[in-house]
Amino acid sequence: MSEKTPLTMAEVAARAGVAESTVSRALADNPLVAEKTRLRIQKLAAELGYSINPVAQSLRSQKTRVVAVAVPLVHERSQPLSDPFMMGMVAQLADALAARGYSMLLSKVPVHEEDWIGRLLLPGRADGVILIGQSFEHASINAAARSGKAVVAWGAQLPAQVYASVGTDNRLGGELAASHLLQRGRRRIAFLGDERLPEVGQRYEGYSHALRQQGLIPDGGLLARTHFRAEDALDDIREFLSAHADIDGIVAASDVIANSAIRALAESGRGVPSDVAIVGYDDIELASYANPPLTTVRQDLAEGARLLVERVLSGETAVAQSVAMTPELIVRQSS
Amino acid sequence: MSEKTPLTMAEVAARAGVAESTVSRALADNPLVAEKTRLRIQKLAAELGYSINPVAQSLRSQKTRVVAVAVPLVHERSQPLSDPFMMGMVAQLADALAARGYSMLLSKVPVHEEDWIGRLLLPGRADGVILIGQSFEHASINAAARSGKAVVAWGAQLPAQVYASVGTDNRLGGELAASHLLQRGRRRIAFLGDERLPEVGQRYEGYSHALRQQGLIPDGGLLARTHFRAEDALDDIREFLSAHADIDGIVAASDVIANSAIRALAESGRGVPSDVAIVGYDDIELASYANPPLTTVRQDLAEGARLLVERVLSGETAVAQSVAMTPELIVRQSS
DNA sequence: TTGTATGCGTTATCAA
DNA sequence: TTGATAACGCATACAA
Repeated sequence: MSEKTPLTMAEVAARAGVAESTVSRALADNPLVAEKTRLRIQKLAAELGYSINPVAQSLRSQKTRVVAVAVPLVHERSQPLSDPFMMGMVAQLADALAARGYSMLLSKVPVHEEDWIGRLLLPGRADGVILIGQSFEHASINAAARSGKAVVAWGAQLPAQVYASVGTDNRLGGELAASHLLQRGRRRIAFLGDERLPEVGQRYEGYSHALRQQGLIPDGGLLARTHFRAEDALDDIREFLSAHADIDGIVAASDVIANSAIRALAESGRGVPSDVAIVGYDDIELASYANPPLTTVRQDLAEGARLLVERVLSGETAVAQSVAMTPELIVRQSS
Repeated sequence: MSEKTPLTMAEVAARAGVAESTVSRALADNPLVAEKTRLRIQKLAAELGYSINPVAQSLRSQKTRVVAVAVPLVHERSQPLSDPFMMGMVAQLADALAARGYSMLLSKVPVHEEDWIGRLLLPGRADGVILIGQSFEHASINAAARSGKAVVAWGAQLPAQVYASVGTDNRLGGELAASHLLQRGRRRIAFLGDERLPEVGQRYEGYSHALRQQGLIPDGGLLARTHFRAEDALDDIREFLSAHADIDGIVAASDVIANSAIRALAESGRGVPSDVAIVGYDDIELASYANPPLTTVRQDLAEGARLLVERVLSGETAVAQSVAMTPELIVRQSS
C-alpha cells in the first residue's frame, strides 16, 4: 500500500554484503559466481521483490528485448489495425513474443514517411521489426534488410526478395478455393480483392490456374478490386454485382470481404450458397459465426507468429529462411 | 544501404561545434538556448538523421514514454486478447497514445499472479497502466491505486473505487436495449452474459429496470451466464435455447454473444428478428456486417481511449476523474 | 546563453 | 571466485 522507492541493484548488493557486480552475475546465472553465492543472492532478490531495471539493462547491453510489430498503412482506406485479421495476428505475436520474454511495441506506420523501417529500429527502440503484410513496400523492406536490419514480414515470397517472409502458399490457397467451387459445379466465379497486393496477386494466380485446369478462360471482368475494410468492400461489391448479375461463385481475398459479399448478395435477394457460393480467406473467428458460416482457406496464424518471432530473434532474417506454410480449405455452409 | 553506426548526441554536438548539453537543450526546445542556435542544431540533427536514443533518455529522465496496456485474463475461457472488442480498444489506444508521443506495451496479464499491476509499473517498464476491463480484479486495482500507481481502467465505476475508470453508462445501455425490444412488442426477453462481471452486471440492472417499468417481473430464468468467446457462448446459448423455446427477444452483453445467438437461433430454425429480436452491445465492426446486421448499443471507443490516455498521462487517476459516457442505441435489422 | 561535470542502473573489463 | 571501475547516451545542476 505504501509508496516504496524502487530497489536498485546496489541496495540488493549492500543487503547481501557483496559487490554490485556479483549481484549482476548471480542474477544472470553467470557460472563465474559460486553456486552458493548465486542461490543466496537470487533468494534475497526474490524476497526483496527486486527485479532488474530494463531501461538500464538495455542501455548497457544495447539490447532492448523489444520487438516492434508494424502494420504498414498505405492510406486511410487500407487494411486498418482494427481489421480482424491484423488483430488476430497481433494477438498471436504478442503471445509468441511473451513466450520468449520479449515485449511488443505496436505501431501503425504511415509508409509514406521516409525511412519508416529504420525509425522503428533506432537504437533503443527495438531489436527487430515484424511487419504484418508487405503492402506495396517490398522495395523499402528490401533496402532495410540490405543495410543489416533485423526485418521479417508476414506475407508472400516475392522476386528479388532479401528479407525473410513467413506466410502461406497463396497460390495454392487461391487454387484450393477456386477448385472447390468448380467441383461444386460453379462456372462463373468472381475474384474479389486487390490483386496488386502481393499476397492477393498470388491468390488470384492460383484462382486463374484452377479455372484454366478446367478448360475455362479467366475473365478479367470477374476480377473486382475491392478494398479491405468491410464497409468499403461492401460498396465495391454492390457495384460489381449490379454489373455482373450472372455469377454463381465468389473467391474472396479475405473473410471480411467474403462477409461483405454475403451481405451484398442478401440485399439483392440472392441466396448463399443457393445462388452464389462463396469461399473466403484467413479463417478468422468471424468466418465460423458468419451467416451462413464461411467456407474459407485457413492460415495458421499461431504457427506463423511463432516462425516470425523465431527468425527475428535469432537474426536469421535472410530470404533463405522464408516459409510458405500450407493453407487448408475449411468447408462450411457458404459453398 | 550500408551499416551506419548509430549517431549519438555527442557526435551531433561535435559537428555543430557546441557542447552536448546545448544539443540536448536545443532538441528539447529548451528556451535557455538561443533561437538561432536551436534552429541550427535542429536542422543539423534532421539532416544527419539523428534522433534521441529513447533508452538513454528514459534512464536519465526516469520516464519511459511508454504506457502498458493490459488485458486481465482470468482463465482460459475469458475474453481473450483476440476478442474483437478488446482489439478495437487496443487499436484506439494505440492511436491515442501515438498522438501524444507514447508507445504502447501490450500485455496479457494472468491476474492470478501476485502483484500483477506492480510488475507492469516496474521502474523502466512503463509510466502508467491502462487496464481494459476490471474483470474480477477490482480489489487489486484499488490496492495498486492506493500505493500511488498511475492506473486507470476501462469499465464501470464501482462502489469504493479508488482509481479512475472510463466507460459508458452500462445501466443506461442495458435499459436502452431492453426498452427498444419492449417497444417492438417483445415480452419474453432473455439476457445473455455473465452478470457477475461489473459492466455486465450493470447492463443487467438496466435491463431489469426497463422490464419493471413495463410492469413485467424480470425472470431470473431468462438470465443466461454465457461465456465471452464466440464458440463457448454458442454452446451456452444452444443449451439455454433448448430450455427456453418461448423467448421472443434477447439482450446480449456483447455483439459477439449476440452473433452467436443469431447462429444458434438459425440452427434451431428460428428467424431473426421475425421470431426473436436481438440487441447486441459494443457496436464492433462485426455488428454492421452480421446477417442480419445487429441492432446494438454503441460505445464510443475512440473517445474512451482518448480519455483514458489523457488521465493516465496527466496523473489524474483518482476516482473523481471517472467518466461514464452516454451509450447510443443503433437500430439495424436484428430487431 | 553556453559549457562542464555528474549520475541515472546496469554490465563488462580488468585486477585482486 | 569476487570486487572496483568504466562506460552505455542522455539531461540537469552548477559554473562560466
